[in-house]
Amino acid sequence: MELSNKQITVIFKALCDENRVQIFRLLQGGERCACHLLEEMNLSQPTLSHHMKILCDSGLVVGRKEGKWMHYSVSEQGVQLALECLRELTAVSESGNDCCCGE
Amino acid sequence: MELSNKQITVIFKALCDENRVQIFRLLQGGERCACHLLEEMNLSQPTLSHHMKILCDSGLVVGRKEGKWMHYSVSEQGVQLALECLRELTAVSESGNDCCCGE
DNA sequence: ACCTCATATTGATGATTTTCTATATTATAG
DNA sequence: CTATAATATAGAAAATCATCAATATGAGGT
Repeated sequence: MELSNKQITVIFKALCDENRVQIFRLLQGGERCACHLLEEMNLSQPTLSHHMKILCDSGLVVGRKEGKWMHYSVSEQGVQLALECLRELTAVSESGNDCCCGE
Repeated sequence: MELSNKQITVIFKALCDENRVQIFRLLQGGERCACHLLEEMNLSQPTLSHHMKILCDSGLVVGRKEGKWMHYSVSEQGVQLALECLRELTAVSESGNDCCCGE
């Protein structure tokens, strides 16, 4: 795996905004087009577009263009990477725990 | 579980900053005191303190006070909650996928 | 009680992020 | 080819965040 700190922040930035979390909830029902998301969310069209870009950049969401429409869905691969990333980053090696002060 | 969108953003905000990601890497070796983290990170003491607060608020890290020193470690419980949260939020129900446009 | 050391809080500043309006791009329909 | 509809981009304003210097708190040691 070995993602950089920077790459990790890009992944989890997807989940740092309430509107984006809400978009995930909408995508739980399956693929949704931008116009559908726009109806459900209380956002302007450019703002939604901005959030969808961040979500796609994170890899957790993928977009599919079909004619004029953009269809978005949760990326299973992206989710697996994020889960693995979170697990790796928080896995503690129970070895020599020598810190500087007090014991 | 049923965390609010707001609560979810608080959890994942922990991982939205490169310095905080680096702090996780330092905590992978086990519990560390603030002074140790301060030596390793290129940050002022107040800035580190600020990041540790965000990490503790997220639940992914816990602090333990011992005399003058603060010892920080990864919270296994917090990690499990975050993992479950991420899984839940990105779990897609493969049912009626009726979106508005195109098919 | 005072001094010192480790950490937290305050307050200010610059950087980043969210949001909007206006405009550009791209695709289909006529 | 022009008109329309869906989405993206540019640019600006407001909000949030990261950062530091200065100061406060709190815990031992003398």
